[in-house]
Amino acid sequence: MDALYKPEGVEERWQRTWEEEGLYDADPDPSRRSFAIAHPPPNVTGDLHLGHALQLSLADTIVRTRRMQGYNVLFQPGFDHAGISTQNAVEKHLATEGKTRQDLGREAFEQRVWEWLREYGGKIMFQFRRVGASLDYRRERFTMDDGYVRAVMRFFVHLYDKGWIYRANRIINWCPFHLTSLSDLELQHVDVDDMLAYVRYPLADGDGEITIATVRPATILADVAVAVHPGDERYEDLVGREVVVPVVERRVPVIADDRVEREFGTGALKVTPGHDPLDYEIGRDHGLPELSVIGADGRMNAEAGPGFEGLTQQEADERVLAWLQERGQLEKREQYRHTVAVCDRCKSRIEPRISLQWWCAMDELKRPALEALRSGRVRYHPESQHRFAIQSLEDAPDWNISRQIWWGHQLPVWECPDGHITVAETEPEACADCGSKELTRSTDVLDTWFSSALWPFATLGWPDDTPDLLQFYPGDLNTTARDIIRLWENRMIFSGLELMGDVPFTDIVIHSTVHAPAGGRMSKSLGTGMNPLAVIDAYGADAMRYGLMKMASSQDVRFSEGAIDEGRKLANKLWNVARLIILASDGAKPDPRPRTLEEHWILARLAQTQRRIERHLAEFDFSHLVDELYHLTFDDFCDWYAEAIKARLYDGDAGARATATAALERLLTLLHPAMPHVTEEIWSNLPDRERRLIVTPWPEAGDDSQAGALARVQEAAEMYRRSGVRIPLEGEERRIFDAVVRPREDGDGDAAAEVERLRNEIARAEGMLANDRFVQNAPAHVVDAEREKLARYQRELDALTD
RNA sequence: GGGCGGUUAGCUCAGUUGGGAGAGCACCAGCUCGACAAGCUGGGGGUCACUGGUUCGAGCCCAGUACCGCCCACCA
Repeated sequence: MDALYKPEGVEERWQRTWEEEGLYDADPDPSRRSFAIAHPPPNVTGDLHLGHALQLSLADTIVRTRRMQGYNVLFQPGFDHAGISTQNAVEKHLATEGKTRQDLGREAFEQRVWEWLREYGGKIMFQFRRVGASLDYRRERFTMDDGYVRAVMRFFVHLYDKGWIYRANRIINWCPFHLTSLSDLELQHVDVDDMLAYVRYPLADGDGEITIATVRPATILADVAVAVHPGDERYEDLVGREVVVPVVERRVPVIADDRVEREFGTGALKVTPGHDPLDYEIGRDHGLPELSVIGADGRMNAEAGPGFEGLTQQEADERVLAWLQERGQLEKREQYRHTVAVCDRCKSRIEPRISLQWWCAMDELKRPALEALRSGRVRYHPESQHRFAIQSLEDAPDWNISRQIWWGHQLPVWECPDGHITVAETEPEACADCGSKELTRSTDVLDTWFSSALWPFATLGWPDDTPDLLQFYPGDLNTTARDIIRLWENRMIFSGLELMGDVPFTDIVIHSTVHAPAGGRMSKSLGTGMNPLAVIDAYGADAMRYGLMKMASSQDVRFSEGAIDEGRKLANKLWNVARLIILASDGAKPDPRPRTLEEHWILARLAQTQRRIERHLAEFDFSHLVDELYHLTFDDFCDWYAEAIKARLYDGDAGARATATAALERLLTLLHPAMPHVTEEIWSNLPDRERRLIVTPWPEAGDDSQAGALARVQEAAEMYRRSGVRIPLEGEERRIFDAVVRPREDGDGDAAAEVERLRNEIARAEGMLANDRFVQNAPAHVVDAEREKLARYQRELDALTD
C-alpha cells in the first residue's frame, strides 16, 4: 500500500470487477423487496456534462445504500433517441461535410443517425461506468428498440381509441430550419433589436384613420381586422366600422377585445391570425378568417399575391414599407427591443403558423396525475418544486405531439386516397373506412417526450406482462434536473397512471444546477463547460462524487474545484488510516467488542453518525450526508481514535488491533455508497474477506449506549478548546484526553482572561434568569439550559480561582 | 411582466422548531516526521446585503428595498 492513494487504475479495476461478478445485476426475485430508480436516459448528442455526473452520483449513492440494505435494486441504464436534438447534431455534423439532410434523403439520413448513435452511445456508457454508477448494464435500453417502438405505438393507439388524440389545424410554433412544429417547451426566448413601424390604416368611409404598430410589416398582407381595447375611449367610436388594409386594400372590421394592451404602441392592434398566436386566439373568438401569406420555408407564398410570392420576409417588409412611404401611410419607425421565440436547437426565429397537427388532449390524463401529486402519493423534493410541478400540470395545454422532422417514431397513422385516417399498431391491410388498399403512412414523427414518458415501464417489457414489470413497477425514485419537470416528470406520471394503473415512482429528487465557477450556466459554446472525465482523471471518481454532492446544497450552485479536492483528501485520509491499521495490526481478526474508553467512544460515534447519515439519505440531503462522512472520518476516526490507539497498535495490543479493524470495517461500510472505489479497495486489503463491500449488509441501526463516554470526553475537549481550562478527568478519560489534546504550556496569562470571561458569562446568564419575561416566555428547556450553563460557569470559576 | 432561489470569514458554502456566529480551502504560529506529496494542535479574521417591524431575545419570523442567478411569459 502506497502512502498516497492513487485512484487511477484502482477505480476502473473495481468497476470492471463489480460488473463482471454480476453485482449490479437486477433479476426478478419475488422473495425480496425491490427498489427501482428511473434514471433519465441521456440524449446521445455528445458527451456527458457535470449535471449528468451529479445526477448519477446522487442516484448511485442511494442505489448502493439500498443494495446494502438488502433490496433487490434495479438501476436502469439507457438512451433517449432525442428526436430533434439528435437530428440537429447529426445535421451539424453533415454540414461540416458540406451536406444537408436533403442531399442524403430521408432513408440515408436515418442510416447516418444510427451510425452516430453507435459511436456516441458507447462513449456515454463508458462515462457512466467511469463515474462508478452501478447500473445493470446488461439491460441497456434505447427508446427506438424494437420492443420500445411497440410500446410507443400501443400508447398512441390507446389514446386515439379513447378519443384523446386528435388532429387539428391550429397555430403552432414552426421552425423554418427544421421544417417542423415545436411545442412551447422546445422554445427559447431571446432579446432582439427590431424596428417598430407605425402604420396608418384609413377608415373605409374615408373619415379618419387608425394607426397601428408592427415589427413585421409583411404580415400586413394577412391582416383581417384591427382590434382595440373595449374601454379605450380613443377608439370607442370606431369599433364596428371598417378600415382598409394597406397594399392589399382589403376592408376589415375594427373590433374590441380586452386582450389588447392600451398602453402598447398606439393601443390598436392589427389582427393577423395566420401569423401570431395572440391574433390567432382573438381571430377564433371573433370568427375572423385565417390567412397565411408565409409558407413553410419562411418565404412569402402565393396568397401573398403577385409581386410578393417567393420573396423573403425581409424583402417583403421592405416592399410593404415602400408602398406605405409612397402613400404617406408610414407615420414613423423607431428602434424597438423585445423578446422573440427561437428554436431551442438551431436558434432559428420561430414562425407562428397555422398547421394541421396531431394533439393529445390533457384534461383526462392530467386529472389522476394531479391527484397523485396533491395527495403526496408522488412527492417532489424539495417542496418548492412540488408546488411548481402541480402548477405546471394544471396549466398544461393540449400537447402537440407530431413533428415534421425525420428522426423519431413515425406516427402509426395511415391515410387512403379519399383522406380517411386509419390508426393501428402495425400496418393495416386496408382503410378502416372504405377498404382501400392504397394506404400511405404519415411521414410525421412523434415528439420525443411522447416516448420518454413510457420509460419506467417500457424498459421493463410493457406492453407485455413480464416478471420484470411485476417486480420493479411501480418504482421508487427518480432524480432529475429542474428544467425537465414539465417535459418528462409529469408525463411519466400521467402515462404510468393511465397505462399501468399506478405511479412510476413515489419520490422525485430535483437536484441542483451546477454553474460555472464564475457564475452563469455551463455551456460548451461559451467555453464554460466541464467534462466529468477530465475531473475524474485529475481527482478520481470518488472525489468527484463527493465534491458534486457537497456542492449540491441549493437550487443553483457554482462549481468549486475545492470541493472536489476535499473529496480527494478524504479518500487519501481514509486510505492512510486504513494503512496504519492494516499494517500495524498484522492481520488481526476484527472484533467489534470495545474494552477501552476510546473504543467505546468510536463505536458509539459510528453508530450515532450512522443514524444521521440515514436521516440525510431519507431527506435526500446529499450535501450534509457527505459533510457528515468527512467529519466522521477526519475528526472522529483519524484525529481522535486513531491517534489514541496508535501506540497500542504498534505495541502489539491484540484487543486494540481487533477493535480497530472492526471499527474500520464499519467506517468503510458507511462511506461506500458515496465513495465506492476507495472503500472497496481498502476492504479487499482487510484479512479474510468473504464478500465484496458493495454487497456487504448495511449495519443494523446504531446503538449509542456508550454515548456517555463519548459525551464526557467530547465535553472535556470542547471546554478545553474554548477556554484552555484543565478538565478534571480521571483514569481512561484523562489518558485519552491527554493523548489527543495537548495542554497549554502556561496557564497564568490566560487564566486572568478566562476568569474575566467566566465572570461576564455568569453576569449575562444571571441577567437573563432574573428577567421574569424570559423565564415565563422562553421554552422550559431553554431556561433549564441557561441554569445549567450558569451552574457550570460557576463551577469552572471556582476551580480556577482556588 | 410572473415564479423560484440566493446575498453569512479573503474564496466556496453550512447554520434542523428564534436562545452564546460555523466548516472546508487560504493565511499565521507551534508541534511532529514509525498512516497521511503531509499531518496534528492552536490562532487571526464576519454591522450575517439594507431598512423597518414582531419578541425579553432575530442570521432565522413579518413587511419593504437593492443587487445576483435560474426558470417561465402572446405586449403586437
